[in-house]
Amino acid sequence: MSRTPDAGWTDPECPVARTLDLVGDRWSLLVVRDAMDGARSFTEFQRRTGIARNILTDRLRKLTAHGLLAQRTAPSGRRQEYVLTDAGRDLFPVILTLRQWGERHAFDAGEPHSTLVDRHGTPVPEIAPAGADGTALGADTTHVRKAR
Amino acid sequence: MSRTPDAGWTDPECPVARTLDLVGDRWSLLVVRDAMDGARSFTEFQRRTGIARNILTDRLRKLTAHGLLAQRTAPSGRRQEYVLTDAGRDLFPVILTLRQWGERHAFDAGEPHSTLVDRHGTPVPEIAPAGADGTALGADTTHVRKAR
DNA sequence: CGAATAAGTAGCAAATTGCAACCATTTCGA
DNA sequence: TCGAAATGGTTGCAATTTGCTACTTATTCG
Repeated sequence: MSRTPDAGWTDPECPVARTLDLVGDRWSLLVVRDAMDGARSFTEFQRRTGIARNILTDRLRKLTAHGLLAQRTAPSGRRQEYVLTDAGRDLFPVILTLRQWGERHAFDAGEPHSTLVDRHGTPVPEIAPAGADGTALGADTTHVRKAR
Repeated sequence: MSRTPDAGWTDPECPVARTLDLVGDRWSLLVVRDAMDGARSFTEFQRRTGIARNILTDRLRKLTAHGLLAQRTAPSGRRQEYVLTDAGRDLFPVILTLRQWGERHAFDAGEPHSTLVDRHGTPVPEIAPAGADGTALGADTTHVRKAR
């Protein structure tokens, strides 16, 4: 890859940029998405994403190296499998907001798409950023304060 | 780019994949981040991101073509400027969750980073996905239901 | 046992990215 | 008002990254 985390971030003091240095390529977040939805094996990730096999090898290695995935022995015997770490699972809000934006802006009205549902089959409500006092927050009501 | 939206999505019925088809490259979300923090001109985007100029040209065109940015005449006279559309501004929750993940996982303890604050200078609270009944939701308590 | 499956590797071509130089307008300062 | 700097790109080329198509080495299944 072109980004070389741990050796030089794109924009060292911006958390958005650091996150994108780790997962901001075309495939990593889709691998994480599939891991969240139950994929564990190389073949399963390949089948779900359609990614090239050598690139998948590379992405699984990088995600593992960066602590988002861990390789462990499968409970049923001797096979290896990839599972999300706590940090990887913590990308849930990112995947969710990407999904919700897509639902709102990347589909024509009436066009069908998959849905994220909870255990009862109820769709997950939309994320609405809010301040401590409950008021809605957006790009126009917030700004970045530089690191001290 | 390799993804060709409107002609063939990576994974047509997944909203996450469609969103990444539009902004899932190394630079688009950083351009959006800077637009949210006040950048309007070509030069300003270039200075803030450090992106190569020809690539920036390409990204601004694509974001505009996809309806995330619009080019309009600057209020003060005759210059052109790039501004976020409603769809672009609606990426706020995505940028915010990327930021919060980075703050939690991409910095060593005590390492300084920029912060997102509201108009009073108060840091924006963390996003915590929850069901309609208020219970916290995560990757393990949700799943994707295929499009009907 | 023999075939299919899993998990990669290797080689090469195509696409993407980045760098540096160049160019046409605007805008600014003396 | 004239020259210089800034703005907003474009172009050409080199370096990276990606994707495709084999090929390989275990396992596992029937």
